[in-house]
Amino acid sequence: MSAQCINDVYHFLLERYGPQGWWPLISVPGTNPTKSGAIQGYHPGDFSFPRNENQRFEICVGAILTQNTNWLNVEKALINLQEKNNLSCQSLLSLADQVLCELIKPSGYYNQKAKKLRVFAEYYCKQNGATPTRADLLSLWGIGPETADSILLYAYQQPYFVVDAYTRRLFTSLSIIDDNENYESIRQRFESALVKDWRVYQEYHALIVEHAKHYYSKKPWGQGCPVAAAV
DNA sequence: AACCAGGACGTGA
DNA sequence: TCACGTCATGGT
Repeated sequence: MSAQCINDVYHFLLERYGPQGWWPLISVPGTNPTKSGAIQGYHPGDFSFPRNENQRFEICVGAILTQNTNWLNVEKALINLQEKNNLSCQSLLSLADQVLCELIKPSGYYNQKAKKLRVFAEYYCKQNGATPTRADLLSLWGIGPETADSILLYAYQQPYFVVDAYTRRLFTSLSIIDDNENYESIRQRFESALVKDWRVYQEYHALIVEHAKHYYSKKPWGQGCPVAAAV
């Protein structure tokens, strides 16, 4: 029952909004002007990213910086880092704390995030290109379940479904998940309902965010949400 | 001018 | 386990 609903919602959102082209990369020129505020970086229908280690690292950094933060602010921080040629694990580690904080300041929580980035960059460099395990990522200070899954799904094309606040709001409102259901439970229910395809996981999560930005940002959540009526 | 954003951690029940 | 305070900037 709920498994079918999860698939129904996916197809509904895909038809309504079209492919979203996540994860955005500031180095990708394919702009999507329909994305509010974003300068560039979305690549709808193109699942060939990341294409190199720099892009992969950029996704990881973005996943950390976007914690409880508007993507527009993250983008400013990423551009600052890129302009200083510090969007690689080695160059990031070479920065002084004060400099790093200044560069990522627009993304907020800059003291915490500077530390998180440093911890992650150290791990990333040591990996030397190897795909991290989920347990490894979760053991790092500053990497929680959502950030770990975002990194695995978008930077490494691993089939882990990303559960964020919007996912909870939408599917709680649809009575498909429970209000107090924990992260792991929700993730596993999505993963068992869907075909095990990282492309689908990527697209679905991006669609949920796009949809929720319209209907689940301001309270009361879900006002006028067309999914509730359709499913 | 409040309210919110693609969370995680530390603490105390 | 789990609820709650903390972390901070910038957009609408």
